[in-house]
This record gives sequence, C-alpha cells and structure tokens, in this order.
Amino acid sequence: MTPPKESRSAGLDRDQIVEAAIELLDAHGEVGLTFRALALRLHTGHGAIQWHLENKAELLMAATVATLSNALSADESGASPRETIRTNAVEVFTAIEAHPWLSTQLFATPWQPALVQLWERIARALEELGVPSGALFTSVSTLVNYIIGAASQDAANAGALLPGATREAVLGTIADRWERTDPRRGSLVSRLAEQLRVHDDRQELLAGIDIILDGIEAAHRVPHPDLHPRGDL
Amino acid sequence: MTPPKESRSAGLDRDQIVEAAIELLDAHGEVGLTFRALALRLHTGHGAIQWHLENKAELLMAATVATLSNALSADESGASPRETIRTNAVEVFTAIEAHPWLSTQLFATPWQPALVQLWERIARALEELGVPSGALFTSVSTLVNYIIGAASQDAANAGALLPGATREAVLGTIADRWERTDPRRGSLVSRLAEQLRVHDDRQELLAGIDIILDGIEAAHRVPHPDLHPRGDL
DNA sequence: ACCTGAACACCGTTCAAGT
DNA sequence: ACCTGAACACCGTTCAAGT
Repeated sequence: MTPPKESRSAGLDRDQIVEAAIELLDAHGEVGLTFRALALRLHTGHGAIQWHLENKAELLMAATVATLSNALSADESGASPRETIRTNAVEVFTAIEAHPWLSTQLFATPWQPALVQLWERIARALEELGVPSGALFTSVSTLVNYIIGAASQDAANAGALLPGATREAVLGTIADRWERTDPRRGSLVSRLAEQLRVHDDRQELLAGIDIILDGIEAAHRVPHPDLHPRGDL
Repeated sequence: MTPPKESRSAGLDRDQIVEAAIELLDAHGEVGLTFRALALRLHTGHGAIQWHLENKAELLMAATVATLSNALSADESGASPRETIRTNAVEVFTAIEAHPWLSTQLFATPWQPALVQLWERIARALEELGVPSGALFTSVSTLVNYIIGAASQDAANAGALLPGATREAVLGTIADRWERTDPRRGSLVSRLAEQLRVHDDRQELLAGIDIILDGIEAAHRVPHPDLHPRGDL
C-alpha cells in the first residue's frame, strides 16, 4: 500500500541517514563512514546529508545513540540484583561485539541515555543488595567502568581496531609475547598464555563481575534479616 | 663540544621523530599528529619522516611504546601485594592523564611491553596474596581491564576526546542528565549527581581496586598460616 | 525547506629524482 | 643510505546556486 522504501526520489530522512551510517560503520569501521560513501549509498549528494546532520561528530553521535537505545532490554523486575547486573553487563558486551566502533564512542559520550540507564539499573540493584547510599557511587562506578573497559578490550582483541586482524591473530600475538618472557626468572604470564588463547570473553566478563560484587558485599555485609539476631528487642 | 641539537642539517633520528610526535600528540591530540606538522617542526620534508617510519600507524605505535616504557616505575620489592597493585594502577592513570591519546592506543596494542609488564606485576602480587594458580588469569584480567577502563574513562571525562571541553563541562553535562531523571519515580542517579561533580579520580580508582581485591580475597580466603588451627596434627 | 555540486584546505601514501 | 617534493586519491566543510 505505502510506496516502497527504495524509491530514490523520496525525501531524505534523518533516520534513514543514521541507519545507513550504522551499516557503514558495522561493515568498515569508523574509517568507512564518510559523507561521500553515505551519499553514494543513499543515491544523493553529500551536501544533502550535511543539511540533515551538520558535522561528522553529530553523525557519529546519532549513530551511537540509535544503536545503544535498543541495546538494553526491558526491565525484568523479577530478577535478583546479581542477575540484573550480570544481564546488563552481557547486553553491553553483546552490543559492542556486534558494533565494535561503539567502544570508542562509549568513552566519548558518557552522558548518553543508555549510559544513564546503565548507571541507574546497577545503582538500583546494588541498593537492593544492601549497599549503603554513601558507598553507592563508588560501587556503581567500579562496575560500569569495568564493564565498558572489559567489553572494549574484548572488541579490540577480536581485531576491531586493526583492519584485517582476527581474534586468533591478536590473542596469539599477545600470548607469544607472554611466552617469550623468561619462566626461569619466575615469569607468571608465560604460564597464563595458553589460557589467554582459549578463554571465553563472556565467561571471563561475568567472572569479573562476580569478583567485584563479592568485594562490594564483603565491605558492606549486612546480615540477612531473617538471620539477624534481634539483640535490641 | 658536540654540535648543538638544533643544527637543522644534522641527520634525522628515529628517536627525534618519535619525540616530536609525542609533543604534537600531547599538545593537540591524535588529530594534531600529521606528517606535515611533524616535518615543519623538524625542519624537513614529510618524505624524510616517512623514510624512517613507513606508516602513520607505525608512528603512533612507536610514540605509544616510547611513552609507556617509562610509565611503570622500577620494581620496589619491599611493598605489600596490595600496595604494589595500587601503585601500578596509579602509574597507569598518571600516564594516561598526562598523555590522554594513550587510552585509545592501550586498547589497540595490548601486546606492548608495558602491558605485558603490568600483567606480570599484578600476577605476582596476586600470587603472593595466595590466589590459586587456577584463578590467576581471571583475577589479573579483571584488575587490568578495570584499571585501563577506569583511567580511560577518567581521561575522556577530563575532555580528552572533545576539542575544547573541560572536566567541569563534561562531568557537568552528565550530572545534568542524571539530575533530570525523575527522583519521584525512584531515580537513584539523581542522588549521585553531586558526587559525580566533585569526586576525585585517583581516590575512586583506588577504591575500585580495593573492591576488586576484596572480592578476590573473599573467594580464595586462605587462613593466615599463624592463625591456622593445625587440625591435622 | 530541501538538495546539488563545485571549491577549498587539508590528509596519508607513493614515488621518481636527487645527494 | 638518506632526503626532497610533486602527484594522487582521498577527506570534512563551506557555500553559492538551484528547486
């Protein structure tokens, strides 16, 4: 009924442009996103695009916000605090894995809605866990910085930052360096090299989350209410 | 006695080029490093530079390795494991603070000597702390990813990724967004905004390190030898 | 309001030519 | 071996000109 979307003469939409930009970014990384390549893809001139989006910075930011707005799933209010945090961490990881150019953008635009949402969700989960409000900022900050940092490093290790690199090649290069250190002088990394080659990113990410949550709980251990001796009654 | 360094006709040294590159990067960020700007600074043609360093990628990597090779201080073998880890974290933070362009490079080149050294030092400290060898990889990985991630986010928050931004401006923008969320619907980030504005990066970094170390210790608590009841004697 | 495309000031990279 | 600089194929951005 409605005219087909591929009619080239239809008016240029800002959403269309952003969508095409994301496709270019996914296919060729940040270097692949140029106004001229976008114009070619959208059958128009590059000036037309720059009428809708003034800068390349604005284009990149629009692509980032659009991509991340769908990254975090709907709130599932049945889950335990720990599950909630683990789920959100995996969702960030998955988004960066699918769109590796996001990692640079995540550091660059920490005010964007998805990151505000991430802070909020982790804050609520930690509060439910019994973290006192005076320790909330530091605890959330640690988790968010770790999640973004680890996911970004995983994306880099998968070859996102080098043109033709594969995960095997990047991890292999690191592991080789580790193995080349002298084990007789007590080198420990040489013993970790094999694990680096075969580790599972998601599993390690979650293990790190658990370590941090253990640390937070250890510092603020409030006895469970039902186990709490009512000494003051 | 030796000819003064500023004699323009002296042979071009690779180290000289890298040194000048670092100065350009510090002054104007990654966009400020161009072969032509380098040539101007070194009173030569850009072709001369490209004889010593083939690519811009090679130039950037050389600048990164040179900058980081001095970032980690000499091993101080008197310190406790916890102190060692904290010291190394602060050294990474300080290096990124002084050279914000490093953060992107750190993710891109995880095989470089300084990062191998960081892994090694943290691994040794954790081993001394009693972490079993089967848990070493995950524990070190968590700490390293957190350190690099947090330091990079701090650099970004300080305005490193945006041309004229200040730390106050960036943090203010985030805090504004946090405050704009509805506190009546239970928003927690709105209560954290003020802390975001005034927090100390180094202090928060170290607090995060402590949380992670607490978590690691909680998982592998080996009773201190002198406190260990000799049940099997 | 929306689009076109020439023009400008840059890039990194290549390379024939010099010393 | 080391350096020069023209040439090439790109960029983002600006803007007068069209509809």
